[in-house]
Parts: sequence; structure tokens; C-alpha cells
Amino acid sequence: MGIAKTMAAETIMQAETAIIELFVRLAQVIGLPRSVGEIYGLLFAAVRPLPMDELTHRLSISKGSASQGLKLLRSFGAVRIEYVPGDRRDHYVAELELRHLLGGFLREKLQPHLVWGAGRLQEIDHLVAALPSDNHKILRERMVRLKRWRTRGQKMLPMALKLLRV
Amino acid sequence: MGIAKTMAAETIMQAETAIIELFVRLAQVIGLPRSVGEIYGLLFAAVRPLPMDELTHRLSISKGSASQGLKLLRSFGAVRIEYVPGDRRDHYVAELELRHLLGGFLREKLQPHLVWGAGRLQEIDHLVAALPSDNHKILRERMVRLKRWRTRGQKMLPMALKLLRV
DNA sequence: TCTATTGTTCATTTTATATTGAACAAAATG
DNA sequence: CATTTTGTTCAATATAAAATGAACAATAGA
Repeated sequence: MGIAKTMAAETIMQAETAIIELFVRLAQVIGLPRSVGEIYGLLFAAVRPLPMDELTHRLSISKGSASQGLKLLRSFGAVRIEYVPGDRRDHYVAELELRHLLGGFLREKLQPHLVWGAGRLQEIDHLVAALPSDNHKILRERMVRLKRWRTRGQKMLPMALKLLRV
Repeated sequence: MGIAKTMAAETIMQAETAIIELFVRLAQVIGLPRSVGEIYGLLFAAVRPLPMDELTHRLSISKGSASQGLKLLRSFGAVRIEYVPGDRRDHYVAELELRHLLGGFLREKLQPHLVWGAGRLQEIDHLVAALPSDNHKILRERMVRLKRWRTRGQKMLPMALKLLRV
């Protein structure tokens, strides 16, 4: 049984590592620090709530990284603190629904740009509209296009989230 | 007319700058170099095909940056070379449809990760499936979830593109 | 109250990424 | 065919981003 148990333990570790790797890649794609991917990955694979120092040890990251990464993930609503009786440390669990991770990301990182872009487009549009009419057709046409893109982009986000079962 | 013309020219420059800024932000969001955003932005706002040295001058970027940025944008299908009679230089124009820019990006940068992830998940899944049954329920449940996410993600991409009018 | 534990913040260091510019290749021009 | 123009590549440099760790604050427990 000793051997069997060892093999199982090793397999579990391999699976955990692979899951972490998966989230590290996801983090990379959406432009989040690697450590954030690692943290979420480990919490996602974990069978019980983990305290911060376990994250720092198992991932070999600093207290600072762990603290900041968890802060970000909390702001996304992708992890939450779970109370563990008889232990003063905060214990973290991953929210298992994708929407928390991606939704939080979209909300905090993408939405602001879209909002800003909408305002900015408005401004440019006024500028261009005031130009002597016929010789700036091209620029105006480009503005129309930009505005169309913006509209579509902003419509698309909620739909994408819906497809991901929000 | 001199004054009016000057004002118009200035407005156009402002609009151009603002459009470039817009694309610089977009580049930032999807994790592309700022210079690539600038290049595409300027080409998008331009009323005629521009040669590389005009890009380097107007954007104050190096030949190397311009060359590499254009290479990337070409690989996305977001810009193309247009022949200008009597000029030996390559002249670039932006493809105005969003799908070229985003589609190219998704294709080249996102898709590979999804494909890799699919393969990797398969592997992990086999590992986990081989574990002694009942005590690894949680890990298996997580695997199910991961696979579900992957499926949805891969389904979502084409739909997102469709919404953006591909 | 004093000490130990836990968690955060932020200046510094490290690492990753983008940009530059010089060397090179390719092609057109005279 | 030598020269100029144009464009690419890549090693070196500059810039931006993330990770570290020490100093600090907050809280719990003795």
C-alpha cells in the first residue's frame, strides 16, 4: 500500500502542477502576472482552503506577491476567504465558476477602457464634425467605423459572458 | 482661407492623434507592443497609403520597430501593401474591418493556447482517471469543470467573431 | 501590557519585453 | 557594375512590469 499511496500522491502532484500551468497560461493570455495564475491554479486544484503561507511555500513566491495576488483575485471575486476554526490565519478558496475569474477581469480591466474610449470617440467626433464638409469624407468615414466597433464591442462583452454561463 | 485651412489641418492632426491613442490602448489591452498600436492607428487614420519611413518620422519610432510592427500586422492580415506607381517604397494601408485586427490576434495568439490546453487537459485527465477511485472525487470534479470551460471557450471564439461581423 | 503571529505596503531588485541602431541583404537606378 | 535606396534582422540597450523582502500595522493570545 505504501507504493500505491506514493504513486497516487505523485499523480496528484502532477495533476496539480499541470492545472497550475494551465492557469499560468491563461494569466499570460489576459495579461495578468504569472504569480496570480499560480495562486489561482493552486487554489483551484486544492481540496481544502489554504492559508497564505502555504501558497508562498508551495509556489515558492514571496509574501508580498502572495498578498498582492490574493488582493487582486479578491477584487475580481475569483477567490474568497473561508473561516477555518481554530486557525487565526485567513484561508482562501477559489470560486470555481469561470465567470468570477473572467468576469472580474473584464469588469476591472476591460470595461474601463471601453468607457474611456466611448467618451474619447465622442470628443473626436465633434472635432471632425466641425470640419469644412466635403474634403474630409474619409476621416469621417473612419470615425463612423470606430464608433461602430465600439458599439459592437460593448454589446459583445455581456454576450460572451452569457455564453460562458454567467 | 489661410486661417481656416490651418484650423482644419490642426483639427485633423488632433483627430489623428486621438485615433492613434485609441489603438495604443487597444494594443495595451490585448498585450501588443505600443508601437504596433501606433502604427495601425496612423494607418487607420491615413487618407492614403504610407511608406515605412513616413511611419518612422511621424511616430518617432525606429526603422526596426516599424519593420517588425508592420511584419506582425501583416501576419495578422491587419495591414497590406498597396502599390503606388512611381515609388519604389512599399506603401501600407490598414484593413478597416475589425475582424482583420482582432481575428488575426485571436488566431495567432489565443488559438494556440486553446489548442495546447486541450491537449494538456487530455493528459491530466488520463492521469487522474487512473487514480484509486473514491478519494479523489474533488480533483476529478475540478477536471470536469476545466474541460467544460475549455469547450465553452473554444465555442465562444467563433461566436464572438461573428458578433464582430466576421 | 507585552510578545508572537499574520497580513499589507512599498522602495528596491530582478526579470521580461520592447525599442533601438548598426550591420546586412536585396533590389532598383544610373 | 558600382551606388543608392529600401527593408530586415538581431545584438545591445532602454523601458516597463513583477517579485522580493524589510518595515510597518493590526490583531490575538499569554
